[in-house]
Amino acid sequence: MAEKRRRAMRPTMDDIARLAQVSKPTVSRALSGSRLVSEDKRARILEVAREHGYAVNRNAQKLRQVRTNTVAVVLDFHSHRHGAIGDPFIYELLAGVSEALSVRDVDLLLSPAGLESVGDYVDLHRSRGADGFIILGQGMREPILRELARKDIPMAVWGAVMAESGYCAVGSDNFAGGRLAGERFLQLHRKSWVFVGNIAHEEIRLRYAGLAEAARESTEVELDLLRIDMMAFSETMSKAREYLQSGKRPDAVFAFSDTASMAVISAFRQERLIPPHDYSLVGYNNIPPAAHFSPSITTIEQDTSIAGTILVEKLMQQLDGARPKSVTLPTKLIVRET
Amino acid sequence: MAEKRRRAMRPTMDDIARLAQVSKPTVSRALSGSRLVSEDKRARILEVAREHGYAVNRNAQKLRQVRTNTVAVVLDFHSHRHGAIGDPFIYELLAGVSEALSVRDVDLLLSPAGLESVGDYVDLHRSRGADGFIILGQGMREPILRELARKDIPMAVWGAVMAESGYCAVGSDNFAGGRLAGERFLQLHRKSWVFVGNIAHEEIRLRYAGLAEAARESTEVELDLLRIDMMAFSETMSKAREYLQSGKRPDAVFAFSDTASMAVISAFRQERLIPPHDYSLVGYNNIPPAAHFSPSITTIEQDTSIAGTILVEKLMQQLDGARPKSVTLPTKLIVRET
DNA sequence: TTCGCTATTGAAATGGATTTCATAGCTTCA
DNA sequence: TGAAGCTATGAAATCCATTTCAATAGCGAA
Repeated sequence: MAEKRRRAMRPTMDDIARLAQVSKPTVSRALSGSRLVSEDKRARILEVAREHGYAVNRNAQKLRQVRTNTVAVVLDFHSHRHGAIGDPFIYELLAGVSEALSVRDVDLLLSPAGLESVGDYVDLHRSRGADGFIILGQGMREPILRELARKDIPMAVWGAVMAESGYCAVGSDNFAGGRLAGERFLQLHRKSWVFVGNIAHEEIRLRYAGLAEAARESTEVELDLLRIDMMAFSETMSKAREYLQSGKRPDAVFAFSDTASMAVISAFRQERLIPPHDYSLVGYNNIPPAAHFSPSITTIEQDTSIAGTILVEKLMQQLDGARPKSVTLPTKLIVRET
Repeated sequence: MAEKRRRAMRPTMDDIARLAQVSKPTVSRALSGSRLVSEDKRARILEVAREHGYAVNRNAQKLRQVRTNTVAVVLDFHSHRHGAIGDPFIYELLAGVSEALSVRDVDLLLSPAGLESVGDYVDLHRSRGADGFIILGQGMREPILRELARKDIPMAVWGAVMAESGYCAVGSDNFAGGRLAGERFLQLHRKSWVFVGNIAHEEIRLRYAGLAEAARESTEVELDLLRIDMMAFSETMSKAREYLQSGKRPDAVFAFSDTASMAVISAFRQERLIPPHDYSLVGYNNIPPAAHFSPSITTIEQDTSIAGTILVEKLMQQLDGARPKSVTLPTKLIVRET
């Protein structure tokens, strides 16, 4: 009876040990690649394990070990609820992180259910569901993030680098990105600029600030701010339309994202204004569709593969007890004139 | 010493039991919402737990319980390696699945590292890293999927529904989708049709078959197949360009995805052919940018939110021991004529 | 007053690995 | 030849919660 039940069950490490005629610790060592096992035994153990389709129980393993080898990745999946745009960029970033975690053989727990308050994050960490967090986009979560940092929860955040934030942030050099856009407008002798974006977000505020600095280099340049609150495509589009209807005729537009750029193009097209002829346009992120949109979109690149790698690296350093500094990644202007 | 060490450690259920002056099982019951605990005790236990920042160790929990409450979601993140396009649609689908899993409070393990062979899937399941799989896109994995089905690994697959596959598939009615496109072309009196896509993929083959059926309804219609092997944007674009250069002048194009539609638009534009005037174009998926592209793209909708819900539902039924049937979701033509 | 039933409760068994610590068997060096 | 130092190995402790099963208490019915 007990025999029968056991036969139906998956083999445990004890079973493998018995079958290979060694002790359980030896099996454990053999499987984890410890040097403390003689080659002949290791070979025999591996063979027996394979033969019986044995796989280490990850939960028992995680229970015993200090690390769970799992990282929770948080992103605003359901942000349309809040009217934000489901920007492809964030997915590219997710792919970058996923790839980087794969390399280290760490599991990726995606945006677990109901991670809203500080307590939710702390609980997930305490309950050993994840060793740490990678958070894609600060959004309006900044206060939560700061508090988590104070509680020493290991995390790496994609977003603006702020000196006082207390946590490790990784992000592109938004200010420099803004300047690049501005410098391009200066080169093209554009005089009437407008920035499109919600500067309540620090990342976006910095892009605006960089643009503004460039604007001040010429006395002839006028810079407008077309502030949008939500980041939905439709809202951006209607705000842009209103802007034109109020009589404005900018000759240079810098939008906070490529997706927003598409909204601007659509709105401006209704007034027969088409870039790059009628106005210069610069977006941000260099998402794949930006190259294929018509007209194609000049933009500031953010390398999501590098970003993912660095986010993971920084988090791992924290798990090893370090206090890594934030990182600002270089930006690059991708010019497209179709 | 032991005292000191314990103080530094996270509290365990034993600690909470001692502090609340009850036994461990009672704490367990109180926390899991069992009715077998008197109200006053439950309240006291919850209070003590909160006060001491106690969180149940998920790994111990998963070890003991039969279910891990974790689902592995597999998608071709790094498909650019294989030259495939990182289509936003798959991300929308991921969001749909994520949302549906959240509702059930199940964790989402994203495309764990190196899940390539049948053995990798089986091991992950055996090692109790996930209760089952949700696989987004059959891609070229069909043989693996069939073998997994034979081994009774719980899974739900987004893709084409095939009678003999042996696993539970959920997908849109690709044949009907193809017909919808064809019917539209018939209505518009288009005579020279072309389908763009890799019909080695069953989903795409069905779309082509649906279109072909519609084509046979008029003797005047000619249907071409522009077969592409990889799904990269650039390849689609160059194949489309070559097609035109060979002297063809189709007046109706049905592309396997919205992203491919964009590639077609870009290629055809070089010959000054622009839809809907010079030719009719229908895409597939209705990804958000399709509405905003210029010209905007008429397409066949797939509802990713419903898709996610059903995929999760089907997987859960399998975990409960059922053998759910595959599901074909209705399709809908979204007409956009800008 | 006693029997039977229900609502609570807790002791002990259980899930499956990793790690510590002790030991046996061999070398190596003086 | 004896002390010291390795290497390989296993027994037992440990990680932490859930579940089974037995026991108790409280209450109404007879």
